[in-house]
Amino acid sequence: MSLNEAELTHIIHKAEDTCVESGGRLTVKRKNILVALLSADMPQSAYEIADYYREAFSETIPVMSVYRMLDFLIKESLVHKLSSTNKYVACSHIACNHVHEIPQFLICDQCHHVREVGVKKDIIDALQNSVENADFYLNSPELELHGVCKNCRKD
Amino acid sequence: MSLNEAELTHIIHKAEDTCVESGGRLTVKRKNILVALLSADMPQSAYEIADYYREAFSETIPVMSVYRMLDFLIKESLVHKLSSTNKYVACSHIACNHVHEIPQFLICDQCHHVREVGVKKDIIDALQNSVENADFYLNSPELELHGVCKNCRKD
DNA sequence: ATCCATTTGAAATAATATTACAATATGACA
DNA sequence: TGTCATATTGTAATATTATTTCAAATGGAT
Repeated sequence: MSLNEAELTHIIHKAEDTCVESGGRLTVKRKNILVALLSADMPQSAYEIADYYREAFSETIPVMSVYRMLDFLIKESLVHKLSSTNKYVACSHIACNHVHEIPQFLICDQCHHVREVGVKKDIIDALQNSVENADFYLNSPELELHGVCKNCRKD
Repeated sequence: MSLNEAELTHIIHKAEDTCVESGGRLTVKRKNILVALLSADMPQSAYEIADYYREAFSETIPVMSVYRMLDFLIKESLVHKLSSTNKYVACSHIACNHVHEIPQFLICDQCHHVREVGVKKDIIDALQNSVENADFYLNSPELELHGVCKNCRKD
């Protein structure tokens, strides 16, 4: 994500706030997992996170623990799972003050970078509408859209 | 899917047409895989399909082959992969004559049934719009929406 | 009949994820 | 502070999903 030290610290503080509010505990290891994802410039698999963790924090961590910590971070909306690729990303809006929007992920199938944008109200409305007809009660959706990013498009 | 013999045959015929048009070959085994999915009333994993195949057609089939045949059927738009659950479903609109719309899957997280509806034009437009701003070039999207269906809602 | 391309089989293994149970840490509170 | 209950983390085994590689078989075209 190309964050400098100050930005990272700021985000982590916000993350701590989030957890305090919800009554969750952002333990050192959970925080490290979040830092790992924030430091990565790409979605990471649980196993990749475990590898990174070992390197970066000089401490091995069982994959099982990584999965659990990811679950925690996801519940806190600090991390998202991209289910079309089985990879995990830090939420792009941890430090933003506005209310969390429904996320929409633009996944480049060439360079595998991901852009997280907020879903526009139009889309939510249209989805809601479309789903009503089918008597279906939506969970808060996350849209994963595959395509090619501007950079890769050039080639 | 609760299809009777006649409906099934009709769909298979249409599937054959689709393949002829594209120059693909709907071999017996590929057809059987499609029949398996059409006969299931739920999304199936590749391994479940292999199991069903053994039972229904009295012939074991390697999972690798199942994956390959699914890939083929997906390319022909006869089958979709639900990537949020790693399961496969027959396209609900094989026998329809109108042009294939972008599919939108309503996945019930309780009973795991899936409803495939066509994406409304509103949604496509709004998505297109939202994605334009980000200089992103969309592949034909498939939306997977999780929630609770009418039936399960009652409980 | 022979050749080439496509399809399928076989075996091993990789990658992702979960189950079940034990150990440890943390916070509440006597 | 010491004890208890709860939450967190570790460990090991295993399940589930998917891919790699190479070989065999099949199907059409000539």
